[in-house]
Amino acid sequence: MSKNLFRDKIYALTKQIPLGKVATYGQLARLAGNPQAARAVGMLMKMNPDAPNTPCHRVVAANGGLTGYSGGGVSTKKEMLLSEGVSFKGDKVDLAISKWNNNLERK
DNA sequence: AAACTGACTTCTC
DNA sequence: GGAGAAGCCAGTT
Repeated sequence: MSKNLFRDKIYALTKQIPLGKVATYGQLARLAGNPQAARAVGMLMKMNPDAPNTPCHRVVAANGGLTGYSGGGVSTKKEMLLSEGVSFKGDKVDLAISKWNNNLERK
């Protein structure tokens, strides 16, 4: 049911994130149609109604830094990403390698 | 219905 | 390069 545009779109995109890669809130917001809705994206991740279906842990900040995580904390999130094969740059994700659609988006 | 909050982004100093 | 401030969106209460 497409009653909630952004919500549905954001969740759909989040589910489409390939394993081993991560997307930024701004990127999902942009794909959803609102590049300024990055905040809303994060909020939806926090809600995460489709928890097992919505890999919110694959969503990171624009600078690659991990942010809160409703599943235990950024620590858990980092471990999960590392477990998925995401490249980390210290305490941040190496967007240069593990960012989703890093070669196409950002026109 | 209105107001506040929030897992963001981007600019400027 | 690091720190601070402003702006925008959607959802929740």
